[in-house]
Amino acid sequence: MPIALVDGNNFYVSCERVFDPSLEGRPVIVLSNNDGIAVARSEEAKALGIRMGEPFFRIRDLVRREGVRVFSSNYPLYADMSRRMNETLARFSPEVEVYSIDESFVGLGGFRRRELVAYARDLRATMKTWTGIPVAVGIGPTKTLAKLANRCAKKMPGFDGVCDLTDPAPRARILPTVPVAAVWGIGPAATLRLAQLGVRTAADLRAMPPELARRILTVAGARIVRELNGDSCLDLDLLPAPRKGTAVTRSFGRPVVAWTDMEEAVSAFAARAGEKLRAQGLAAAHLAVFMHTHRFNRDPAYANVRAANLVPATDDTFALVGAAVRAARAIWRDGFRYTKAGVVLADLVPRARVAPDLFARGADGRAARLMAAMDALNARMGRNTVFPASAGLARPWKIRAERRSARYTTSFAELPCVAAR
DNA sequence: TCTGGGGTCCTAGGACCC
DNA sequence: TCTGGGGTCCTAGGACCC
Repeated sequence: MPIALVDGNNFYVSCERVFDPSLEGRPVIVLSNNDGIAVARSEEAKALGIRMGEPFFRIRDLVRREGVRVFSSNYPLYADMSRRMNETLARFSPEVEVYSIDESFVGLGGFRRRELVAYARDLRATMKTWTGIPVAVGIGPTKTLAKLANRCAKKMPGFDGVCDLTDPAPRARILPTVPVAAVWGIGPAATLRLAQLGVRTAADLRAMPPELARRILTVAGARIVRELNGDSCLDLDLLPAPRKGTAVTRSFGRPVVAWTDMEEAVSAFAARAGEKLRAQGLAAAHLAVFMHTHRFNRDPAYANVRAANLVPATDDTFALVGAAVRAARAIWRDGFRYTKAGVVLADLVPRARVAPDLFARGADGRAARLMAAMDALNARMGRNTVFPASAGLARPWKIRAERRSARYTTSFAELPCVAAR
């Protein structure tokens, strides 16, 4: 069955452009949390030489000189635009696998080959009209080839956003022009090892004996070789698999030096982690807290992590906050400038399968009702309408986000205004 | 002189993805 | 001065079992 990969072009930038047409045709970048690095660039910004992951402070001058428009990340907006994209895709196929915030695989069984490209063009145009997001569509007999086709649709002139590699003939033409590092699943380490064997292009990799691929790149590599040959090894996952772990980690807006600030931060992270658990109907049996000082400067360095078992497994914010603060207290050392900390939950199990503990907090169901009430208030009135007091009000450690656009689609207070005269 | 074979489970670390 | 956050999978090696 042919598989399409539909991918939003420069997704975060495209989301910003939907609500501010003056950004069209201009260099635009979106920054990571804490305004640290560039995580999305418009084509114009790429042309200026701004790289993926480039630290913002290093391109300040360039940004000013060239009039680059800069945005902090606005995840509520991007997540909602992503949801709209997938709703649109659902009109085109019953088989959609949401792969990431800006990419989905789409099953295209039942089409004749010559219909595929026309259908993909229709999908692309509809997506632009309905959501405002420009997408590229890559089609292939396997996920790996669909990914590769998607890259060609975006990068190579002449495709105009749709590339079909279902037939062997265009594959034979295109694979030799694709560097092996651009193949899905081939990272920097594999690229290096392959280069030593003279394997430089996707075509070279495709021609590799499976046994050799297995030895050099382990089972994942052997699978990639088969997929490049049109032999499908990766099925569409139509139902998202349950999470195995979840984490809330942040760099601080400025270094934390006081325990009370760290306690607030860790409480807030644990509370957020609890919300994520409950949203997915999960409970955690294992929790870890880490904190560390700056990685790049010469401040005295300290890093540590402390784990704890949660018995019974829980999704209760106050149980999580308590365990997280205890773990943090155990590794806290005075006299350091902490720049990052996080709460990591693992061993997630379905909430409904946790055996109740007669003596645990909330055995009478009151804690669960409290959580439900908190979640309902925060959903209706906005995040952090209610939160544990230990998470604090001042939050001096909060991330920087100085250039955030409005949450146009998820907050009534921030709806875009339109005037006609 | 000669010192087995086959499992499972857990964890840490590496690699990769967006 | 200023360098993100959140995931998954695989392997090797140790501990333990019979």
